[in-house]
Amino acid sequence: MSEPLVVGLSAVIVAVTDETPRVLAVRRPGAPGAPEGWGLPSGPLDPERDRTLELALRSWVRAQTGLELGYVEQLYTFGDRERRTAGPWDGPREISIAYLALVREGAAPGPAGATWLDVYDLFPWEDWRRGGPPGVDPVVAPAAARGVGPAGGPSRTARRERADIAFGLGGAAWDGDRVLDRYELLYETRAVAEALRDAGGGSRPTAGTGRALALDHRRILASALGRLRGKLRYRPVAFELLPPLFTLSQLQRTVEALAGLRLHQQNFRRLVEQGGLVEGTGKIETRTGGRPAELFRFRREVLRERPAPGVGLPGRRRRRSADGAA
Amino acid sequence: MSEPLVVGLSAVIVAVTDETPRVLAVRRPGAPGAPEGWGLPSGPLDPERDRTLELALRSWVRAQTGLELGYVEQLYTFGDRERRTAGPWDGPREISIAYLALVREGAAPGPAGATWLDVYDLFPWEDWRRGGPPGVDPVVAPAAARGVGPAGGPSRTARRERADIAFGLGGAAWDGDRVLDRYELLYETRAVAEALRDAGGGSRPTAGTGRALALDHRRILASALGRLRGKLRYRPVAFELLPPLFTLSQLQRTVEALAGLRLHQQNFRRLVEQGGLVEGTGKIETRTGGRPAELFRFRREVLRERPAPGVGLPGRRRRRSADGAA
DNA sequence: ATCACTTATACTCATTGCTAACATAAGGCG
DNA sequence: CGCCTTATGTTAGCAATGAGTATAAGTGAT
Repeated sequence: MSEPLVVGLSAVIVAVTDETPRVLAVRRPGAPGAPEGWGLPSGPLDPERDRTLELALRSWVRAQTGLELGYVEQLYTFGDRERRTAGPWDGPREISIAYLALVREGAAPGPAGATWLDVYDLFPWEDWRRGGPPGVDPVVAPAAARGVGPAGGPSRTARRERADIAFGLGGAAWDGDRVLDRYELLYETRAVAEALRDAGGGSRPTAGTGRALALDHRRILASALGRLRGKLRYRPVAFELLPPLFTLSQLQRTVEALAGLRLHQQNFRRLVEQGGLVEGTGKIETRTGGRPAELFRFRREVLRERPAPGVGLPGRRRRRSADGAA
Repeated sequence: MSEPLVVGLSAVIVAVTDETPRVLAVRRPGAPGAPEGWGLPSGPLDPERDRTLELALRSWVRAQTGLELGYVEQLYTFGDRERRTAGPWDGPREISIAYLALVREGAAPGPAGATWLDVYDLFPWEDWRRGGPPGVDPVVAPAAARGVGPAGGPSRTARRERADIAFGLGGAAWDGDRVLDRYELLYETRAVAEALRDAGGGSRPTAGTGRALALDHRRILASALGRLRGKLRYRPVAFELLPPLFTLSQLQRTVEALAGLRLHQQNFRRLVEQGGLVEGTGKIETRTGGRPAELFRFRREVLRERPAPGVGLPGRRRRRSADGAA
């Protein structure tokens, strides 16, 4: 019942600065030859000291990066044998309990060895704010749809179907939440660097598939982004990333950054304002250019008024025109 | 980094039979004096044999109960020190990775020592299909709202606020998904049997707070029910619990059983039919009484047509009449 | 000072989705 | 044969959404 097993905690710490979602990365020790040394902050669970898993996480994140985490939520527990990198290596099996944490912009970058990475450098195909990412859509989606099995075989057909759903091909709608599905398809079809690394193969990753992280950390991050996008819809998580007072544009840009979408400004305003999510303070923010904006704050009372308060995002309704001729 | 830690897997295996959601429970070994011996099926992770966590789960569930699981989804990882029962006991810290599995009704109950428990025997306050559960609402909700701290103190006020939101008191709306919130409030206020047991206290649990399970298994089940209710909205999970062919009434009763709510029949029908979730086969089910019903099947194509296909449930919109005078 | 430009905010309108009621169909049963 | 039960079909009204148009209030250039 208790074999050699190591339990660790990983943290996906997200902030949004300058309309860019960022994730905190640390340089991984070990793996000295590898050119890519970045990974998620990880730490042990000390059963002696930490009463709960979440406290353990907060404690070593504080020690390791100086950050005091606010919003923290458990994400997923990763424990597949293939987690470890590169081929058959017989160290102890490692299980990692991943957490998602949100911090306000301007949080200190912490000690040396930690940086904020642009999330969309790791997932270029997820950012649709300026239309489909240039050059990515025509490359990445087909890469995910092409199979590794025999052409025309059942596994190929099934993967094709999955790719259509994940990437919104062949009449399917794009669902922003399916970040993990998309990454996993790219991994399975050996389009991303990690897949080649783990297989020990020497070929080059498909262009436009973003930069890699250590171990399965990009997969963990994909889970986190998908979860976060989903949660935007029904929990007021966006406010965890903003200062106490903010303009509606700031709020909208933050949501857009996470969702990877542009939103209709007037409707967004109506939704959050009439939805009771925010309330105006009288104060005025003197903007860089244009008319000054009112400063708003989050209305906590909305939690008792509405069952699932979140910002309005498209993609939960039927496709506008489903001319799905594959 | 590796202290005495045991990693186990727990399974919340859910079926719906006769309009009743049921969960598979096994008699717990050990705890010989305790009157309540039921708990969730649990098993080890064998790092040698099982390539992934999910495979490990399927494998020992098969061995232990004879069930071949279909739909399986990871739920949450529980690792608080307080998991273990009854006071300071210094065995190894145990971490449990909980999974939710759905099986079709009529699945064999498996070998001796396993039964299906009615979920609402464990959470009577969650079943609103016949109006508020008789006698429960006036008792349970106040129990959750009363505090253990000093009266009027900040912790009391905060708990009151949480109770209002969780139980839909004081003008707040009832949110079916907040199963865990409600159970945790009842635990914190020592209303449920487990809280008294874990504290070693001798008093009696509040009437109407349902039967207990071993360890933190009722908490795990609360997570599962909440997750399942949420998922009904945007994933076609209900079909995992039904035979391949079913009438719309069967489908509705299954959904109602899980949601703990009565639904408007005509609207439900329109939503699933026009929503493309089901398609009629020509076949007719000769019912017990009344007009025979057509048999339907799940339309898999809906997955590519709609981003988040699920059955319509109330509770995602604004409260009908928000006359929230506490 | 005024104009062009930028951003914020307000209002309108059509469409879609949801609620709830009404109406009809098709069996079993006394 | 009429009544009960359950299934199925239709429609009006309202709420939420998506998208367009208009106005307000600043900044900086001419």
